[in-house]
Amino acid sequence: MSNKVRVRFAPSPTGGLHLGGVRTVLYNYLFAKQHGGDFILRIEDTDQNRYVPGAEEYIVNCLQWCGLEPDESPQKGGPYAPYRQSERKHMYYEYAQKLVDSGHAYYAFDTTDELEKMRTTLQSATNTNPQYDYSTRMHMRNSIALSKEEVVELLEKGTPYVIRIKMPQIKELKFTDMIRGEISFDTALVDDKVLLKADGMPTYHLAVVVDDYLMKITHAFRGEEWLPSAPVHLLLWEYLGWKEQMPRWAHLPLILKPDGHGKLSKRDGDRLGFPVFAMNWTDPRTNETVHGFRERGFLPEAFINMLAMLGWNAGTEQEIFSLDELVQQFSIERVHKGGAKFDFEKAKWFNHQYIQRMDSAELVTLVKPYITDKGITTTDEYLAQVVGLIKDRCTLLPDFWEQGHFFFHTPDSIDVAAIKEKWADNKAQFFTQWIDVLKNLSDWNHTSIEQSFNEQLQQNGLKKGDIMLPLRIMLVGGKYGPGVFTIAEMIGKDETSKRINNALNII
RNA sequence: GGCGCGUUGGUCAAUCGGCUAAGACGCCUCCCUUUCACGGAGGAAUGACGGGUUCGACUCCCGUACGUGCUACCA
Repeated sequence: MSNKVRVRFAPSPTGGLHLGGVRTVLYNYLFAKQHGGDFILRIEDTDQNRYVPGAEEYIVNCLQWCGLEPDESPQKGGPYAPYRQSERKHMYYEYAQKLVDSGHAYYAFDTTDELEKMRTTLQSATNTNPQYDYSTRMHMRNSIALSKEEVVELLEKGTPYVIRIKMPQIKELKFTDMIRGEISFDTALVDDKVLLKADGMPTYHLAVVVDDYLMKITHAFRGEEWLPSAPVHLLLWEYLGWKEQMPRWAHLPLILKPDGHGKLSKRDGDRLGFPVFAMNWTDPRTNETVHGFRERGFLPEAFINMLAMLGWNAGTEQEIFSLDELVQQFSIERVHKGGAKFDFEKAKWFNHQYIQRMDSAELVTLVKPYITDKGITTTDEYLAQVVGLIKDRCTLLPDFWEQGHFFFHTPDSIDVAAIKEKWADNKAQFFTQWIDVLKNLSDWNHTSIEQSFNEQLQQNGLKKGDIMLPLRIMLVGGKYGPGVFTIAEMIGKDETSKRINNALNII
């Protein structure tokens, strides 16, 4: 099976894994699995200056949390190892050299200062960004502009150089994007991109083509921001003589900021109060933390489902999809072309849906840490009951504590003001008397408790509506929670009496 | 500035020339609930603009506008 589908996610290990990155992974994964193909994780660490320790491990952990595990990766290995470009460094020079030999690339000896100078002197109102291209390359220090002797001399002296692609002046390039259809470029407007840096490392442009070729990648999905450099890659596939093996491309739409405009960035999260990364990421250099969906209390399945729907839909009314269903139904052709503004409210809605549908035992294990973190000890059975009672009103995992803490401990404070608003002596009397009655209540369940409550009400000549709310606040602390008599049943007779007493003392 | 890509309600979006333009989130109203939610029933809200093509254009074409991306020895 030489035409087996092979896709790759190729992040650079420079920081946390962004929402959009996860979506790119997801679409890669879905496509691969749908075609019985392989999903490869390749680390693009060709920029040594931007290397951040821990970033690669973090990415691997994110994929694991999301349930999108690669078939081949630096950790797992595979037939095309190594999967880190820094470890493949020695492979790239040969191809760069081949391009120089065939006249499609050249040595450039320009220093940073010289490049800077060229740009500033040529800069004008009509040309804000002068490029290193056909119009300027003859004025620079490179193996095209210089004589053969000069080049040899520079090379022999060990002058640092880069290898740049020689973009043809007049050539229209076309390719068919799986999402956008035919796209064309004029090569005269593309600059002579650096292929091999002075440190011997390839740039993304060379590395992506060489590795996609060597790793037999059949389909390449990446963010829309890569579209403008597609002509460079197209030409490289052609110049290297691999045109027939070039993967089919799909450029995914961007995920935009919910307010204003532009790509969603990690800074937007804190600003607007939602996570942007899959998991918490702390930059080891700045100690700055960017928050993740996992820590915010999202279920990975919901997170994935939400991302799948951000830019793709099945064309039906179905919105909730398991990973398997996504694998079955996903199609790259149905991916939307335009960027999508991220909507955190909708993201929360997905999580709520998943919490409601989740198996009780599974939910208990997920919720438990949030309870034990508060110093509470409980049993799975009790927790399961609580979870069953409150999950309707829980959207994110931490909500279980917010909505159900009173099942586990006496509330630290109660909404006294809400009780006092309509408080009266006869109400205090009611509660004092009712506690006494409760002492002798033999059968402690919500029905018997409510019955006794009703009877006491009659004796005191009070209306149920006048007492229900105070009772709730005494037991719960505020105006929320499931049925108040069920709560009384759950926390037990002693605790119920105790909470009523406590409340009476502070009113 | 140049080039690429995009443009259906506030947001995600269906529609592949027949539209009285789905659905979801959010919002509003009502019902249910002697709390808060869940749930149920309603409601407000959409084709950027201008030209073509066509019996017919949200759908095709061309302009314009707007948005967005790129324009590094970063990916």
